[in-house]
Order: sequence, then structure tokens, then C-alpha cells
Amino acid sequence: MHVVVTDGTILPVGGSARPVDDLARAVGELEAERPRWAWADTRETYPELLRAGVRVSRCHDVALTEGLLLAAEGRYGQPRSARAAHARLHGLPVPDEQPNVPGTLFAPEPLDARAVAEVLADQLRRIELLPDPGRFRLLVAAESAGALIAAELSHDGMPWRRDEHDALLTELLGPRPVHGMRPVKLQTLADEVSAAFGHPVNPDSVQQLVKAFKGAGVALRTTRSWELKRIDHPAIAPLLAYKELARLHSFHGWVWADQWVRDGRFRAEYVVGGVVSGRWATSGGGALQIPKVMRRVVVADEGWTLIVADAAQLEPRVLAAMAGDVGLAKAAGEIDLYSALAKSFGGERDNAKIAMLSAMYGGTSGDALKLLPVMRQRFPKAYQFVEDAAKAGEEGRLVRSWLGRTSPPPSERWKTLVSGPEGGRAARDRGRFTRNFVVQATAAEWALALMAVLRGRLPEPARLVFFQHDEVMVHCPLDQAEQVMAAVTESAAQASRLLFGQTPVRFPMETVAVPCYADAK
DNA sequence: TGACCAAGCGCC
DNA sequence: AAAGGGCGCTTGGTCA
Repeated sequence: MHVVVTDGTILPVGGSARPVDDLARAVGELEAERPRWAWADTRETYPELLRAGVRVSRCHDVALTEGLLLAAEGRYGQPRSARAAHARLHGLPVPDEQPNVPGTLFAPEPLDARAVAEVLADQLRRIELLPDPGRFRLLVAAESAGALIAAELSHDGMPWRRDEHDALLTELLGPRPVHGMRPVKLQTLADEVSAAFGHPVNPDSVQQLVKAFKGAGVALRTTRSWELKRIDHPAIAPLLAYKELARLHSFHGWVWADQWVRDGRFRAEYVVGGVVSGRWATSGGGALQIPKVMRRVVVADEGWTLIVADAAQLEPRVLAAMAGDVGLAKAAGEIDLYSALAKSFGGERDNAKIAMLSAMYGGTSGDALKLLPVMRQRFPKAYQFVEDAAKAGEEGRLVRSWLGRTSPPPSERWKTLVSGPEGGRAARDRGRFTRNFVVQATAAEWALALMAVLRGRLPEPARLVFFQHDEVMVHCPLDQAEQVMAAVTESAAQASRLLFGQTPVRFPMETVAVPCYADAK
């Protein structure tokens, strides 16, 4: 049963609205009945419940659902807030999308509970009109669970040892400099670059670098590191070292830690569905781009451990299950998908891998082109599945994930471009996007389902603390390690059943219990 | 001065 | 890990 929640009101759908003074307390009491809470936007309501110590098991996020519905209905890009949805429902002027900044001076009055209930009812009706309402309902549930989880991840935070972070930075860069200065090791490398050219060059400036290399008789198109590596010049070594360390300093250095690490926790801000494929994005903190070298500062609390679980070869498995390709599904029933593939393929493991990846991602390398016909012959249904997606893209049509997330339509610019002289290129690019979309979006759905199930199976006080596309991290007391690892395995199986029902495809998780993130794999 | 873009590279 | 898709984020540089 749905129960609508706004700032000061609780409204059980079909019942009567009840004003409440203490929202967290009221929600906490009603949670015993396990309703599906419906609210305009999880980001506006749930954080304060969490701060009050209240967690809920499930919800319906109106804004996220509206975004999914609009895309599915071919109205991608319209404002998706509950307020906008309500205005559309009543033929009123639709307000522009508001940035989500709580307490903004000009923030509009929140919708009242009755209006939210109206939008909810309308959404449930619209879902029934879609090609596969059952799957879409699952998508809505998973996306909404994602919203809960994202808020909880931010609330709980990933363990982050500032002392270890500082030690790592000091080791690599030198001691923390006064604000605005380069750390000593960076400055030394910058000086070495200048010395190699015989005059001052700012290694952060592409223009200066290209000019300096030109003066030294080296023509460069870009200063990308893979291009620099092919050049023989005394400035290259210090420059490459500089680039790597400078990035660490400016992206995840002391200033970053001041802003994002508090009380021994890194609290990222996740954006659920922030990527068109349904993958999450982050706004601030760069949680999805933390360099691997930083993993050694992610350390479990005393007496606790980190359970790090990574879905192995998720995307080819997802394709096998989606396409219903018997041969591929059989290979995906093995732990090492690629050796199984090679057996069925009658070739080398590496070749099987390249063929698989090229089929999924539209690879164009020489090896890939040679191997694709084998792929097509051995796994015709899987091959056809991604080919169909690519063809749809090339023709400007939409594609959908397994649960019904719809790709954005091509832009007006693309439509002009595709009928012009460079049209073939634009069409192929779009084809690669839609080919990738169906696989990546479904993999994202599987990952959401995994987390939603796992969240419900975690014992107190274990907490999900990190999520990165196909990898999750749980922080729990040492004596819960076995239980949590088992929960991960069971959740993967449950997620697979939720999405695909009975399938020979397995979705193994590589799961380890470690004191420190760097110790995983 | 601030707004905006491109380059470059981290993650999956 | 592949390799291709897409993201965030910082810096330098340009323009109004």
C-alpha cells in the first residue's frame, strides 16, 4: 500500500490526510506496517529522516519515476519534478526544472499531499499503458530503492582515514603546501620539465607544452599521455610523472579531503540515474573516479571489516540472459565466461573475449572485424540482439533496456548531421551508443536489484558504504563477515531471478572480506 | 570579472 | 584486463 508523505502530512492512499508535527517519528511508527512510501523526491525527504534515525524499506520516488515514464512515452527531457508532473496533469504552465538545493531562497512551496497522490495515481495508470508494465514496475521499484540507498550511502559514508590519506599524499607529493602553492615534489618535476626545454614551461598548459615541443622539433597533435609516451625527449619522463601526481593533488588532495571527509567518512553525493543508461553519477566528491592508489586509505573501523563484492563480467552475462542465446547462456553458466566461450567458439580465450566485447561495444579494430563473423555464427541470437540495437540507433529510433529504461532520442543536430555528407559517421556513432545502451542499462538494472535485495538482507549494524557500477562495499563488524558474504551471493541470485526468471546464466560475485580496500583483488 | 569551452584523465 | 560507451572534475584559455 502507498502512503504519501510531504513536509507535514501523511496520506495513506484511499484514506485521509493526517497532519504531523514530528514527521520522522510518524514515519518510523508506520514503517512497522511496511508501506511503500510515496514522495515527490527522496533527496528532499529522506535525508532528514535518516538524521532522525529513521530508515524505510521501500518507496516510490515520483520524480525519478516521472523521468523514466517521460522517456518511455517519447517525451524525454521534459521537467520531471512532481510539481511539473502535477502541472502537466492539469494543463497548467510547467515550471522549469529547479536545481535541488534545499533551503534555496526562491524554492517553490512543496506540493501538498493530495497533489502528490494525484501524480502518483496518474503514474501508476501510465505504467499500465506501457508495453511491459510488470517489468516497468520493477524498474520503478529498483530506481526508487536506489534513491533510498544513495541517501543512505551519503549519510553513512565510506570509512576514510585522513591520517593515511595525508601520509599517502605526503609520500607522493611532499608535505602539504600553503594554499595555492605546488607541493615540493610537483614543483621539482615542473622545474625538470622547464630545464629540459631550457626555458620556463607550465606543464598544466597544453598550449605552452605544444609550443615548447615544437621548438624542440617535436610535432604534437595532443598532449595525451599515450601520445607523449611514444616521444623521445628529456621532458617526457618528468612531464608524465607530473601529470599523474598533479591530478592526484588537484582532484583528491588535501583541499578535496577538507571538503568531503568528515568524522572519518567520505560522504559522496550520488545522482541516481544520473547517466542516461541508468548508471549513477555523482555531483561533487568524484566518488566514482577515486584513483586506485587511494584505496589504501579506505580502512575498516577497529573490530570491523569491509566486504568488497564485484560482479564478474556482468555485461556479457546480461546480454546472454537478455538475448536468450542458448549457446552464450551456457557459457555464461560458468564462472570463467571467456574460457567457456572459447571452448564453444573453438578458439583462444583472448579471441573469444575480443569477439564478445566487439559485439557488445561496436569495436572496429582489425582483430574484432575478423572475429565478428565467428561470433555471429556461434551465437546468432546474441549477435542479432546487439545488431538490432545498433540498427535502431543508426535509424534514429529509440531502444529500451530489459526493464524498460528508454534511451534518449537523437538530438536535432544529429538529425541534420545524419542526412549530410558526414551522415554515415554520425549514424555509426549513434549505433554504437544504442548498442552499448541496451547492455549497459540492463547491467545497471541488475546492479540496482542486487543492492536493493542486499540492503534488505544485511544484519544490523552492517551498512552499504560504497557503490560503483558493478561493485558494492559493506562495512560490518568482523563477526558478521561470513553472514554478509553469504548475503551477497544470495542477493546476486535473487537479482537474477527478479530480472530474468529462470535462466542458465549465472551472475557470480567476487567477494572478499578485507581490512582495507586496497587488499581487495 | 565571471561565464563558458576544450583538453585531459580518473572510474566502470 | 579487454574496448567502447559515458560520466565528473580541474586547469588554462577565451570572450564579453
